[in-house]
Amino acid sequence: MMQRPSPSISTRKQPKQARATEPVAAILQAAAQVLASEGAQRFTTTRVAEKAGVSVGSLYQYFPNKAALLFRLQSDEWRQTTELLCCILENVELSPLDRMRTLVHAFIHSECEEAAVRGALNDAAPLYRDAPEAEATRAMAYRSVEAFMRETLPDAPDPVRTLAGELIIKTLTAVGADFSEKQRTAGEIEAYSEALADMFCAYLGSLGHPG
Amino acid sequence: MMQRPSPSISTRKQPKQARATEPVAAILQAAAQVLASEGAQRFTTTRVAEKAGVSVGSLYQYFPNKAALLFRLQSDEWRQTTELLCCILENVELSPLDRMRTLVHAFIHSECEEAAVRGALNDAAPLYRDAPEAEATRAMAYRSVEAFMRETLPDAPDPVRTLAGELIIKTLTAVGADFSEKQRTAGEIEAYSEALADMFCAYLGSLGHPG
DNA sequence: AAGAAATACGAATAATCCTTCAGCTTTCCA
DNA sequence: TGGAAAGCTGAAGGATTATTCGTATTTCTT
Repeated sequence: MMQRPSPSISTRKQPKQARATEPVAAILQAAAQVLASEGAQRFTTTRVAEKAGVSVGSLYQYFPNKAALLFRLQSDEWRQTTELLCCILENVELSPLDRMRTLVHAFIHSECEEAAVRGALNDAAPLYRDAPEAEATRAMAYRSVEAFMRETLPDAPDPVRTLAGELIIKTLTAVGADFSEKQRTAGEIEAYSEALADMFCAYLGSLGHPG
Repeated sequence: MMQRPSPSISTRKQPKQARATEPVAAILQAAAQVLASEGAQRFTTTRVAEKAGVSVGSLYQYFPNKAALLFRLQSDEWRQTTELLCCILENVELSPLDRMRTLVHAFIHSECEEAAVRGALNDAAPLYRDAPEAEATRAMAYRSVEAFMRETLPDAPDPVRTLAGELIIKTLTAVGADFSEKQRTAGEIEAYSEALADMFCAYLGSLGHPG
């Protein structure tokens, strides 16, 4: 009812010779640069190939279409972010609420670091969002939060806990996405992160001590 | 560094004959339909004109470009939503926290009602987001929340209150936008709204009773 | 009723973009 | 060393789109 047919997005071919790994890296790097400097609108396979120093044909040898290239960028960012968050959530040195604070700050900070790329990637989301592979990528983060929530809210009923976890992730990513749309000062970033952390902590607190 | 030059978006010309108000309404309605049924990607001036039963030329007589048409749709939605929210926030029959709960439910519900249009409108946001007129439209909602926050948190210092208000709006709109991306069941909508309201209330409570 | 103004039309223009493919070069392996 | 496989190239095809403008039609004014 709404979106174009999800493009087949799986990577076209694995490099079989050593010389082929170099262009693929160059393409990814160039793609990020083009995205950041030109925006999603002018993100073009030709432009990416040009900046990468390869021909369009070569680009299409490793990525079946533009959506696949975008998806790969997004996927890499996700993996990287997820790893960061998992490390924080599993750090037993800190109390659960302190971990949450740290997580919020780290996430927002990371989102703002490469605001240009992330913002453009969000703008281009309609092109790759509906790919079947996207779902699996998203599921990873949820599992690590699941464990954290179980530890933080041991007494809460399962559905409540799950819902709270999903809400926190959704809020974090949605607000983070909004943040990467505009350039922010360091002060703004700090203040919003703190407020967001306050909000999550208050929420978790209210779930832990009902009444 | 990132987006195309903001297109001049002001409406091209006010209708001066009665017959001209009809096509403009038809165009807006058709635009919403095309957006909902075809998605942002295939939202085309030609397609809109066709569905509206007018020629492309006529469309361009009332909207200087595609972005202006999208911006108008978005602007209308915003005005409508803002009015709804203001009514709720100013209802003195309810306690502040109850108003907040009502507001969250109403907003999410409204966002999901026309999920197809809103989702596509969000996807097309890069086309009109940077228009200078967009800022003014956004500012309206902030003022009415300002008053509510002053009433709800009379003792909080000004910067804290302002930040909290902005965070709540940002969270609400960002999560709402995320919600209009996928089709949801009534149960999901209800559950998430309730959880979101819980979170906001816990946050406001924590600010009201420091410590 | 006649001229002026407003409105409507839609083919044509000028870009832009994604993707393919036929031919060429480099690397691998027996 | 010679043939096969892998990789590289970039011009060309095929499609889509935003927007204009010369012309035709309708409405308003006097």
